[in-house]
Amino acid sequence: MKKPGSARRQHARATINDVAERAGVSPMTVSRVINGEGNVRASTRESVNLAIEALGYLPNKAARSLASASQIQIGLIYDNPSSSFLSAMLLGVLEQARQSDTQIVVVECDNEAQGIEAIRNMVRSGMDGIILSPPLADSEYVLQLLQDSDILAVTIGTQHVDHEVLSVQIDDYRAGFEMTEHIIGLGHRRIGFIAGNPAQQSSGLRLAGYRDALAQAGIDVDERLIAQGYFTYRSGLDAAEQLLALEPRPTAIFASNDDMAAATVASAHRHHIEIPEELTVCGVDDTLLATTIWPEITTIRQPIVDMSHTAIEMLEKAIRAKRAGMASESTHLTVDFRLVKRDSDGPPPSV
Amino acid sequence: MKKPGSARRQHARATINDVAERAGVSPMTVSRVINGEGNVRASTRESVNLAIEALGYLPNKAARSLASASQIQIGLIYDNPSSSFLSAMLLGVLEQARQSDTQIVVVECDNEAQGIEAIRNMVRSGMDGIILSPPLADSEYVLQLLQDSDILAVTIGTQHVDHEVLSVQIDDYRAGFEMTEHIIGLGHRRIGFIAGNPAQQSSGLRLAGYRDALAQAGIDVDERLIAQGYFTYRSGLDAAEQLLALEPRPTAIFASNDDMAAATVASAHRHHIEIPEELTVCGVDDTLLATTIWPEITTIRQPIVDMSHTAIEMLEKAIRAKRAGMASESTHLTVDFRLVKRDSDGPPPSV
DNA sequence: CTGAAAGCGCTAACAC
DNA sequence: GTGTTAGCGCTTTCAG
Repeated sequence: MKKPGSARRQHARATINDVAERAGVSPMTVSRVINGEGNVRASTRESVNLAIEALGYLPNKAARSLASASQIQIGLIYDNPSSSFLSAMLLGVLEQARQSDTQIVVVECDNEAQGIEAIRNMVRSGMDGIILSPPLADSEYVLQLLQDSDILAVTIGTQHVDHEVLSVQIDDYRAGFEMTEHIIGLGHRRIGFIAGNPAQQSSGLRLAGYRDALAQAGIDVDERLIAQGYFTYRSGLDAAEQLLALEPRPTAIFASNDDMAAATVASAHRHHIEIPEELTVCGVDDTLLATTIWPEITTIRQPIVDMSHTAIEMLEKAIRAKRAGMASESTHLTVDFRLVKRDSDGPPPSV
Repeated sequence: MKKPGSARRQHARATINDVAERAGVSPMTVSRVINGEGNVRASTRESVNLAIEALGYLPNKAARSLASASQIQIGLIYDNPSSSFLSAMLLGVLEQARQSDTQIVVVECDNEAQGIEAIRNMVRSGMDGIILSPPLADSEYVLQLLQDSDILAVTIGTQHVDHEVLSVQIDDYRAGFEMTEHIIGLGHRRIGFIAGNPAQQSSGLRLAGYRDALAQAGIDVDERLIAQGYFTYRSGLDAAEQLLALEPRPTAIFASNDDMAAATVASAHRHHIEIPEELTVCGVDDTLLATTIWPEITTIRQPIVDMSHTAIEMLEKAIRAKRAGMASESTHLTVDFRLVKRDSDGPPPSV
């Protein structure tokens, strides 16, 4: 009831030859058209396009990458599997990878040891490049391993100028600085700060930005206003409690990320402190949480999806350069962030 | 400085021929070994493996799928881009897709109209199958379109027995029922319920489960205890306020998802209501939020990653069956959920 | 501007 | 058990 070989319209997807035949040209010309090469007469191009349309032709990816030997394989290693950072990153990476002919292999790991193991595996299995997200990408050891392994790699959202590993990140120092400036501009003087995990470079940079903005405004830094957190909601809760117990209480709290800002909001609510009337709360990242909770949090937006696009592009470029035998310089790209004003900040309560 | 053809170890990744040569066998035998086909003598297999090891050989995916014509293309359409549901789903889908030789094309859409457009595009472009997530997958129109389009599709986390579209989901009715039972078991009688978006089937089912569990326990359903939400944090906040204003106040609130449960926690905190001492709060989904906030929420865990694996597997199977000319029956797989007990529930305050 | 020939790396199908 | 012969669908030469 359906002889094989009779290959009717059944499942024999149109090939480049079918298109060529229908358009009365050679397959090569069709190839030129679909690849947008300029040197095809307009009329030829048009008839080819017509044929493509009519046949619903779609190039076969596998054939394409096989013939052009263009395929790139990139490994994506992440821990911190729950964060919405990951979700955005994944999306960005996949979108970009789809366009270029790049295969992404995603591997999860629970800790640095596993991450290192994963990297080793990827190197051994001939992956062309590796892309790393924050917690792992902050490890000196990992960075060094990557560099020594003679594999191309890129990190997203992490600072490290002293390694050859590529990177895309925002300027965390400026993020800390500008947010603090923003809060000062609102009229605040007693501004609490919740620092992030000291193992991540960005933590120190954001804190430095906070300090310098304060200094620039001629405000002395009160060390009691700086609480240690670890980028988790839970740690933010403790830090916020500590800050809110201070006498006099800070009129604003700048948390190094949204999770901790959200925790600060929760903590404030628990103490019946109104936001933003009695307390301004700001974060960094613009993750899901920032707009999930109420009031929505004023924060710094890292364009993670775009950063991921860029990261893949950089890596692809470097890989192609390497394949062509050219040395590519290591790049550290800093992308712009944006302060997103929402509902959790305002002037300090009039004393 | 690098003649083509001299193809030293430069970047000419070892091919199956290199391996064959080194092992002193034919490429075909190597192929058999790497595909784990049984009919190879152990000694032969071993020498091939040795050669593979030595050369660091890795099969070329593109060549493989081209030769075996096995490649499957599946489109993944989602809206609701922020939810952690998406992240889990993406992970699951990708993991599974990587193993089988399946290409995933991810497309975002902001609303149903765009989703429909996306489906049309995918059908036209010869995608083998489509995978859909909740908000879109709940649309009758979309389901019908899929069915009419003669394309295989699967939905995750959505109920619809009356269409030929495949589906993987938990039993939302039982989820509602069991959670309510759990809360009743704790000793509660006045149990508030926050319903989800009425456009999603799961909302009604969870509510029905709630009603029936109550009925079974001989508790009359007080309609004022049922508040309308829309699965968003914001809507949960309003619903919770409404419920907490009731006299007498419910001793427990069961929200149809974690976002609304989290909102309920926030709302309770605002009113200085201790959780779980004065109020039990439970959710459904076990998303990121459930364990991010404090106290961590007792909830129903949907194994989204596994469900995604399964969904892809089902789709692949159906696609292969279709290619082989066999009709595959439409399957609606219901997977087990688990009630995850955490810190947001407890016995009612002693009156 | 267009075409012909050759082959990317692998696996079906068949032989032996 | 193993090798041979084709050819997947496309792009790369290199000719015209």
